[in-house]
Order: sequence, then structure tokens, then C-alpha cells
Amino acid sequence: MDPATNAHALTDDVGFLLSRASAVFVRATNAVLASYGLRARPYSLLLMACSAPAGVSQRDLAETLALDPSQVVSLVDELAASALVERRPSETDRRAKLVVATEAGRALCAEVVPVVEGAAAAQLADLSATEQLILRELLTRLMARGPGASPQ
Amino acid sequence: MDPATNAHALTDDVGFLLSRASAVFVRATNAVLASYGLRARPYSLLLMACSAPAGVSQRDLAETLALDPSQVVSLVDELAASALVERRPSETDRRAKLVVATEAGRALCAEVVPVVEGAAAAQLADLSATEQLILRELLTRLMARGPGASPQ
DNA sequence: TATTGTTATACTCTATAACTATA
DNA sequence: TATAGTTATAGAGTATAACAATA
Repeated sequence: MDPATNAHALTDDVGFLLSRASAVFVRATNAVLASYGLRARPYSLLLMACSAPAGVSQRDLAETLALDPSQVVSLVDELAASALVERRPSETDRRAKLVVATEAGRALCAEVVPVVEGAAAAQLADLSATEQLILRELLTRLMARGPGASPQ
Repeated sequence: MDPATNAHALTDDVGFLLSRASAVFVRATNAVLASYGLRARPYSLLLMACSAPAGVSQRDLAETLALDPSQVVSLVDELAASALVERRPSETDRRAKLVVATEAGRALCAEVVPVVEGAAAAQLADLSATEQLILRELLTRLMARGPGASPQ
């Protein structure tokens, strides 16, 4: 194949662009979270727990975060060790455990959410408000088709 | 904070959407590459080597792929072990080594590029051609600001 | 003094499989 | 028989630091 044709094959590849962009965001997020003892992954789990006052099952966490259930166990263990969340038995399903944010977890979340959003806004600064909306919508629709949940 | 307000905080977060979308693409790409003995990362390096007939320095590979130079060493080692690329001394800089695709590397690349592009197209099937273009452009502009190269 | 490639190390992330207790 | 959570393990990805050879 013609070299000139392929000169930009990589940088035109949506998959490559996505992984680059994702990495940039994760690094920026981890950087601002470091001083709070958090990283992007545990943060997103904490955020979900804080958003659901009644708690979230680990299964729901795995589904929404697209993580393997065993990864959720580790993350919840970690957050529980820091007393940011706790496991409570479900009253309707004795197999399930509900992950609930503690007072400390909610306080940290309230403190840290604007910081993370600020870091994201900085990364998106070159896009207009409309473009940011479009990007969000396109990514959401991309997701709709994806393996809704379980990684494989 | 109001639970209802935060109910979708996570799924509205561009950083989260990017990492989810990126993961979906990488998994799909790895899946179709598996039977060729490749994964997304080595594939992208091979693609760069194939796109530059004169070879690419490892420094350039690290910069374009946003990898640490030490990661590039491992990847080149791996591809070289499969005889898909080889290291050649640079004639202008005796420190540098040029990574050049072998005949086998070019052949595999030619075979595998359409497969990877097909997998990407399948993931993008829910977006119109125009929307795919917009997505690509927005991601590219997002990248422009990012740490052009070196990860940190 | 700075840069290219290299080695080494530690930690995070991803992917599987098997197991338990419930449903 | 299937599902929620758990444990264990291995491999891939990421992040650093230090070093030799060369610029």
C-alpha cells in the first residue's frame, strides 16, 4: 500500500484517538485526585454510591462502570478500608450487598466532585459549549451499542 | 447534594464516557487481532513502522503513541521477536535506532488493517458518516491540547 | 548538559476461572 | 439452574528511576 496513503492512518483512527483522549483524561483526573487519596476508578464508584442514598448493589456497580464483579470487590474493599463506603445486606435479596456511602464518603465526594469537574473542564477548554455537548452525545450513543455492561 | 441532581453525574462525565468508549474499542480491536497474534498496542506501533518506509525512531514512536520510551522498548522487542520489525542504526544519530517493518510485517499489516477498520466501523455503525467525522475532529482537537507526547 | 535507548521495579488494570451462598 | 459476591491468579498497561552511549 502507498505509504502516503497511510501516513495518517493511525491519527485518523477513532479507536486510537479515543484511547489517547481517555488516557489524557484519566491522567488529569488521577493527578487532581492524588492529594485526596483517590484515583479515577474508586472515585467513580464513590460517586455512584453517593448518588444512590439507598445504596447500590455491587452488580449494578459492575454493570454501570463496565467492570468485572471481582474488580468491584477490590474497589469496595479499598473504599471501605478508608471508611468512605460500607456494605449493608440487602433486605430483599440475601445474596446481594448494598454499597452505601458513609458521612465521610459524602463529605469527601462533595469536596472532590468540583475539583474533578474543573480538571475535565480544563481539558475541554478548546471546545465550545456546544461542541462539548455534541461530543458527550456522540460518546453516549457509542456507548449504547457497546457491551452495555460486562467486560469480556 | 440532591440525589436526583447527581443521578446522572457519572454518565454525563466526558472523562467517564471516554474511558468506557475507549475500553470498548480496545476490546473489539484486541478480539479481531487475537487470531493474528497481535493486540491493539503492538498493532499501532507496527502500523507506524509500516507507514514510514525509512523507519521511525523509538523516540518518535513514544511521542506519537503517547508511551514511555521504556514501553516502546518492550513493544519493539516483542514485534522484533516475531520478525515483524527490525532495529536499524540511524545514519545521522548514532544514539538512535530506526524501527523498520520487515516484509512479513508489511504483509501482516496489509492483511490486518482492513480487519481492524472493519471492527471500528462496526462500533461506529450507529453514527452517520457526518457524525463520525465530527467525532474524529473533536477528539483530534482534544488531543491537540493534551500532553502532546510524553505520559506523566 | 541533554537526549536516545535500555534495564529494573512496582503498581494498576484487565481477564478468567472456580467457589459459596443464596434465588 | 442461574445469580451475587468472593477469592485467586496471570497477564497487560502505567509510572519511575537510574544507567550507558552519544549529541
